[in-house]
Amino acid sequence: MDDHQRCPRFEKAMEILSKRWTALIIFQLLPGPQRFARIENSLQNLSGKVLSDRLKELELEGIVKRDVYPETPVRIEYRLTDKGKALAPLFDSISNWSGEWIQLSQ
Amino acid sequence: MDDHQRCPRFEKAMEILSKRWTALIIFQLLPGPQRFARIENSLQNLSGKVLSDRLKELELEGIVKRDVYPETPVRIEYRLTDKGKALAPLFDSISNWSGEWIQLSQ
DNA sequence: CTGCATCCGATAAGATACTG
DNA sequence: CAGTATCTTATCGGATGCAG
Repeated sequence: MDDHQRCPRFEKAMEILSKRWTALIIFQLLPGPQRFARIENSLQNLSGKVLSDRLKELELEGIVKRDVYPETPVRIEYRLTDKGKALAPLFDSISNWSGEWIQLSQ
Repeated sequence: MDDHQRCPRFEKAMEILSKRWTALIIFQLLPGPQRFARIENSLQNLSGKVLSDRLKELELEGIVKRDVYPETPVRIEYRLTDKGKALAPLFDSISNWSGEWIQLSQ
């Protein structure tokens, strides 16, 4: 039995996804583009500051795209890129696992 | 288009898995039981304290089991429970995604 | 030597108030 | 509405040390 090979890609992925709130934000965006306030309201205990930080990080990683619609008032929407949408199977995996193994009695 | 329903199981799962190092530790244990020092050595920059913390958390969650073999010197091994092993598909998903989308040029 | 406790500085998160 | 600035609080993680 050997160690798992150190895989930098895998570790990078974990580094991105394992930041607090990041995965939940992506999950929330899966159904489609959403505005800042909506994401904020959908995630209990997530402050505007942290959401702002995370969205910026995700934009840098190319997982989220920020669309500005110059209406009045201006409308800004966040949506997943293809790279972001490609994470859907991962969330299915987590969903399946949590459905089978997580008890809420605690 | 609706918000994703708030799913406490999913959020609990994310809370567990998204702690720094946790997923990498589980990944490292997938091939089989391992001792403390081996896990520590396999994960660059992971300190003994943090590993100890994480293993205790994972034990509480029923994801990892700690086996004590009363030899001299004592031998302690950590292994995944069925609940832990059930996470394997999740790591496949991350692996696939990172293989396809993560660039290391940065 | 291995596994873990304690201490403490660094970092991140949260509350609140404010701006374009 | 979509953030930012500032401050306080909580959490993390690295160094060290000690017990079995």
